Amino acid sequence: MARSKVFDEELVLRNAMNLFWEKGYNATSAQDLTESLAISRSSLYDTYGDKHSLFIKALRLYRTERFDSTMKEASETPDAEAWLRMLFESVKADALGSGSVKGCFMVNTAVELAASDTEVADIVNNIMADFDAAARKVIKKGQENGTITTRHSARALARFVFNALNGIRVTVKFNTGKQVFEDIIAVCLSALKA
Amino acid sequence: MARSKVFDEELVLRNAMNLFWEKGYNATSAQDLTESLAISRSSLYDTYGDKHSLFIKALRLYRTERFDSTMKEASETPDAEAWLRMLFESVKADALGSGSVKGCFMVNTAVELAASDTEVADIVNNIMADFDAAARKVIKKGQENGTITTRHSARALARFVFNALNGIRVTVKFNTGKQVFEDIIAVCLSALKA
DNA sequence: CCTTAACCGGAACAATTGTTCCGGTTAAGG
DNA sequence: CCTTAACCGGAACAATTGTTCCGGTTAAGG
Repeated sequence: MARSKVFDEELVLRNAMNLFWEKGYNATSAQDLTESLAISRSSLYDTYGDKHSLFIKALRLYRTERFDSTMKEASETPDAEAWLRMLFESVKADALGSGSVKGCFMVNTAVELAASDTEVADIVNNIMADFDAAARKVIKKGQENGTITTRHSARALARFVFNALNGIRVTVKFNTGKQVFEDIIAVCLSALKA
Repeated sequence: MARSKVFDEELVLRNAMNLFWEKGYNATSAQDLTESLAISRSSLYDTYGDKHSLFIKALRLYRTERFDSTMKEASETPDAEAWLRMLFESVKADALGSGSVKGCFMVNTAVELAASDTEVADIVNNIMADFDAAARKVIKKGQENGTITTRHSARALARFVFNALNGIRVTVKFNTGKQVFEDIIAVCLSALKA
């Protein structure tokens, strides 16, 4: 038997994810990666393959960490309004989080690469489809409960929510403050209310 | 006197804008530019300066062509609802426009560069501020007219509109169809209605 | 203490990056 | 027909890109 991995493969991947998230794919060089991850070029290529493979792995990790739990909650909670409020609040918290404004890794990636990279496009479209299904289901429950408006179909409302969240993840990039997000969220939530 | 410019300086700039718009700043090489603009490297550097200057000029042109007229209309029209509807429709038309999905040059740029390029950040923030002021003013008129809801302040509604438009310009990047945008817009407009 | 594979730093690569410079050509106005 | 500047293609640049390869070191299990 040989030496076992001395660095935490998933931790390093998470660091790579954060770097790509902050700088984007094209603006992150192999040099940046080795410096920031504190492992050698050789180990990086041995463990994760080339830059593109690493990026794909990072994007998949993002999905797992940031979307899967939210979607699971959507299928478990009976309280659509609370779920929606939580969703907006968590995106807002992300937006105001300490340090630089990174926005959302999925949105950044969709904007930068979806049009030119089919592998990325597939992942990103997959996230959208799953989110849409989850949101639609919980909204339908809310409409049956009488807490969510029935002026629009659950389908339309789910798309509206997806769109508004995408918006916030872009609006973050502008020079705004906390109050801006609170205004936006208040209007969105009242549009969804029964 | 010497030879006069043989290419149309503004036309070439518009081509550059379209290329940056489609591919982003980092993914567009000097090579790409000379090929696509059909002028020589020398002429390009002579006329527009370096890549970054060219990009800034392109971004300014985008502002002039795509935002200034809309904002002017906002200050002239008394019909807030029509203005808002027109706004959403034009973004939708852009989204479904022939060819590749380019989204919005300003949003793409904000996502790719605003965090790391202060010159870009300034321009982009300036557009936002002007748009916000214009939207707020026309919405206030609409509230006085009784066509726009007064459940929220004009400030909050203007921010909501800005955010929803940003959302659409990202949602475009996903694999969606016309119906998706119509759903989103319907919910947005009904949230604004008195 | 072997064997083995994880790990490292550094050299080396071919390709591409953004930019400058040069010498020659073109067409406008005098 | 001059003079002048716009314009061109191509050479040349230093730097950076992503990636591979090498030889040496480390630490785990047998």
